[in-house]
Amino acid sequence: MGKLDKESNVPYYLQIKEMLKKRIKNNIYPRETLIPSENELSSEFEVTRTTVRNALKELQNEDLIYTEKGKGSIVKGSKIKQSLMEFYSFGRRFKQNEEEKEAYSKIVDKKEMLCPSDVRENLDIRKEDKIYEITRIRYIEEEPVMLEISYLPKKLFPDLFDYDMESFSLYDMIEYRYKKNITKGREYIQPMISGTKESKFLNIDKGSPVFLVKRITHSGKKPVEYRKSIIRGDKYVFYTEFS
Amino acid sequence: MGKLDKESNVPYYLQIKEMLKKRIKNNIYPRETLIPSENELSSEFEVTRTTVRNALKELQNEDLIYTEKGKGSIVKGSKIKQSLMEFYSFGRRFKQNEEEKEAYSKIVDKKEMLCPSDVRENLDIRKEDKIYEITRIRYIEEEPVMLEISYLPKKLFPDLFDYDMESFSLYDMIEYRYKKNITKGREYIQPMISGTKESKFLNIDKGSPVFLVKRITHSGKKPVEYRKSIIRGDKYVFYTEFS
DNA sequence: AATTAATACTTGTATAGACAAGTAAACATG
DNA sequence: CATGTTTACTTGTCTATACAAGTATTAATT
Repeated sequence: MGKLDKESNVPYYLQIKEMLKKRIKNNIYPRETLIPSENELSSEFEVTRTTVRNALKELQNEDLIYTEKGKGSIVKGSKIKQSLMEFYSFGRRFKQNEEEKEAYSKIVDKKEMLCPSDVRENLDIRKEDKIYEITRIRYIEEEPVMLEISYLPKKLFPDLFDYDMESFSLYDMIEYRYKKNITKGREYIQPMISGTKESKFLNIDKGSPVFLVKRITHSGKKPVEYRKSIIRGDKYVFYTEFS
Repeated sequence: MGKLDKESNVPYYLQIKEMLKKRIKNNIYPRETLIPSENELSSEFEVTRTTVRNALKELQNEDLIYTEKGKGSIVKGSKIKQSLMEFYSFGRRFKQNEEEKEAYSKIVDKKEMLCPSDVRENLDIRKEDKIYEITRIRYIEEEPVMLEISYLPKKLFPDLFDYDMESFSLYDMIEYRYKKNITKGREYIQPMISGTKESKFLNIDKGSPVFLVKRITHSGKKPVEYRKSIIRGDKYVFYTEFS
């Protein structure tokens, strides 16, 4: 295992923090499991428990672990993925109604194709490379509210269509089937006027105001998904509160 | 001064945290000034420095203070107000360009009037009460990008128009002139299609996609401002990143 | 066998003390 | 007067120790 650099002027607790972070990233401490106790860690690194606690506190603040008194410290699931997965969310700022509304999605189209230029730009691939295009509609209480078009490089996800796309989330597949950690997500939100295609899918008048959300998801430095979502402006509202 | 309750089962450091919080709120420790040193605080509360540091750490995490090595702990300005004030911000998620772009605003209209029903609802006032309506345009690099209409209850802000509205921010006036702390802000963001009025002010074609942002600002339990902002969709984009 | 009590873990809170390193003001020195 | 230098005060890091309180397992009791 890694050891502390006693000569370094980086404080011990920060060194420990970084090491633990790596272990979490490398699944040495898998999520939802206990990491070694504070006493075990202080033996391993040969520092006091206080110093270990300092490191753990940092990890708590970064939302990587949480602790339960009497039990121990538990690794949290990837926060990025969680945010990305939250249904009609884009970063938990979507107006979530009081009760959980019944929500599901349906795939209306999936195909393999060459890359349109805007997609190519965002996925950072070559002209001749193929991509998958997956079109989904998300419903809430039987009403269509969101049209999602995802683009993924074929090279990174061979045989994607062999999997059951409707029962498994795309991000779950990326992580578990293809063993790629999702490390970053970026979203751009714009207002748009719905065209013929969107209006038909979403069952709204042509020319209605909608949100256009562009999302790029990264695994390390590589972009793995580019997604365009069109969301009905009459049904949902972004919401933020500060206090 | 307040003293620790040694019998309470609330830990000392949390008690201290709450007391310091109150002092900050009551301007006993004004913003941008040093609070007493850790040693002074540990004398005052008769606990060790470690315990005081624990309390201060909490306040740091809540973004109420920051510390500088060798100097001390400094009270931060109100974070809510900061977020609300940030130019074309709505919660710091607006796409801020690399360099600071030249930005300014101009008042195009201000009047006293009776309350339209949607405003009345949000400001929680009676039918016969009057309000101020202030219309501003925000420019960036000489281009209009945002049309802002603010509504404030006349009752709470008598003689508002006596003040120079263009050189002082509304939130500054609320805080300093009228001595009301801003405690909460809420924002709703929707897509919209620009009408004749907005298009003229923003110098865009009628029927262009724009954002409509509704903001309600509270002081305690009272709403003090209701604001509608219309923002050009061709110029700005909401941006979020998770990692 | 089921329930209760003891126990050995865990994290949470707190004390007491030490030295490092950054800041700023008081103090000397040229 | 200006320029370093000391000194005192600040936060940052770390050790060592102690007891409280929650959790889960083990042992004892009924």
